[in-house]
Amino acid sequence: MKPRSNPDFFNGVPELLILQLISEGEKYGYELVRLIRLRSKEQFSLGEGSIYPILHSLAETGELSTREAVTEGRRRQYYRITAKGRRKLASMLAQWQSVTQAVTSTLAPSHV
Amino acid sequence: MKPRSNPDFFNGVPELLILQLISEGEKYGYELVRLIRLRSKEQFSLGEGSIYPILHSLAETGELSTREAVTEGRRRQYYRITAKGRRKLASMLAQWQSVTQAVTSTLAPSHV
DNA sequence: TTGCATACCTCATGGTTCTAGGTATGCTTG
DNA sequence: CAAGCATACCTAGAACCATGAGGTATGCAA
Repeated sequence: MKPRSNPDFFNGVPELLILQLISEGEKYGYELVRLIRLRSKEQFSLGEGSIYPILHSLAETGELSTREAVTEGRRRQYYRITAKGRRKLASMLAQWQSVTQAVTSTLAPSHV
Repeated sequence: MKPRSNPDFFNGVPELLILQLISEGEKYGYELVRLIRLRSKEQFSLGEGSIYPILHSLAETGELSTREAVTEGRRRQYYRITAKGRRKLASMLAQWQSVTQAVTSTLAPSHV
């Protein structure tokens, strides 16, 4: 068995976190890698191999727009959220709420 | 894109639900299929193709014990939770709590 | 005897994440 | 100025998981 760097119950969470963070302001990939570690207080650690494919796929489907820029002497791909992306984020947040609530209530049903 | 019968954020949830329900008392597979629909108030619907493989794998790794019985004229495979299974359930519950909490706090960090 | 619900099972598919690699550049320090 | 490290990008392949679709068998009711 191999050690897993992230816990279970993780399906869809990387995409949710990425959309949320970018919705707060333009970000680039490498920045997200560090930001997610920071903001989750080291609970999550998404590597570049997790982040970049998600960014590409969100850009391709129009949830993110992208621009290339050179800042602080560094070539970077900046991502910004689109209207479509905001709709997707809202729907994912709603789903997250609904799933966690349903799991909780299934684990300890009120009618017992 | 194909329609998904269950929402995202579902990784590990089937296993968690199964362990929890069996921890409350011996169950058989087909029973779990209906019970999960009921207990989740139709929010989740796990088919037999999701349930049975999990039961087999939990039995193989010793988290569940199994016995065959004929009840109400029906041949059934009953599953019971073992000590190892209880430990696994406890650890999954802890992980569930920790992940949901970490996601929530990452989405809306307190130090902003 | 036909059909439906119960009850079991497995295989192939598709989607997601991770590991492990790779490239290139800027900055610092000996 | 060379070496090493951090930054910054990228992809391929493996591993894992849940699902749909299919298959078998039996009991019971119409």
